[in-house]
Amino acid sequence: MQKKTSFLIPVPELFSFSECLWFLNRDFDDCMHTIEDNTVLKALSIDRNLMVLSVSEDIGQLKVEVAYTGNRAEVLLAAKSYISGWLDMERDIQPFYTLLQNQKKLAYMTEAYSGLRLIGISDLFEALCWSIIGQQINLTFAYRLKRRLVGRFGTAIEAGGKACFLFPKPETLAEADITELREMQYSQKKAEYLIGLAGLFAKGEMNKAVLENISTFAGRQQALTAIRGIGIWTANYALMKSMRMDEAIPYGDAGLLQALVNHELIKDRKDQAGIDRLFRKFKGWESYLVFYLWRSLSHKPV
DNA sequence: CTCCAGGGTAGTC
DNA sequence: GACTACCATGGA
Repeated sequence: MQKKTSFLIPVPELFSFSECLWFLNRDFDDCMHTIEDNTVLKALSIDRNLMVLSVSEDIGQLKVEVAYTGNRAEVLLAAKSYISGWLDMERDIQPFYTLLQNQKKLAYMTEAYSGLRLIGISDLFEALCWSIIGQQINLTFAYRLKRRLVGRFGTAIEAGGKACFLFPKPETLAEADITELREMQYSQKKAEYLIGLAGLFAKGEMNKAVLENISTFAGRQQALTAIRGIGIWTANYALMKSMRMDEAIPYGDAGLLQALVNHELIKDRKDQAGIDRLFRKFKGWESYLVFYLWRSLSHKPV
């Protein structure tokens, strides 16, 4: 990683790097990036180019420094495209803010979380693994499980004295031993789900292109839920975070329901009619609403 | 000790 | 299609 380059990305309207950074850094210990001094470090492997991005803010622009191996032109292109997609920088979110302002109980979000973007997980395999790991356990534990998996099967890359990790490759995880995952405190079922999923990706039976070739939202949901361990919640989570499908709502999500109750938007967790009524008002921005409601679960430090 | 956490599956009716 | 038991494990 001797080679270095850097560039700037102009920041769009209603974009706040510090809000995005805060979400990335909230209360948890995510092993897929490192944050220090208002700078986020992230390792990537794109088309055989290896890179570590260092992203910070510099007077209305994002300053991106890249340490890499590989082709410079390809790295620049890939890095720009990755960050823009990761932080959802090319979307005009004003229409969403207008919808929020029409809701008495949610209008405060346009000020409180102003400029927060839906942080994505570009790698579909990673997004699916992460959502399987997170099923039915608290997030603190889920992040710990992910860290163990990535530490054991992922690739560590040194950057500025800090270790950044690439998520494990499907081929690697497909060969993993269930007992080894059990020792990392994965349940028997989750170990089976993850290794099975890795096998599908390794064989090319599932990947982003496969989903992109399916034209309808429902069709993509079906393709995902056909996989063992992936139910409707996991499918929608991945469609939201990786495929960036605006209409994806992770129904039944414990955090989402909690946030809806907190805001007194529904009577109780079973009030599906109330949930539908609300989301109907956010056509095209459903996933953004979910994301902002998740954001509301972690209160801002003073 | 109990209840819950950013669920899913398999079985039953 | 809806309801139910069961899975598994740490946190509060």
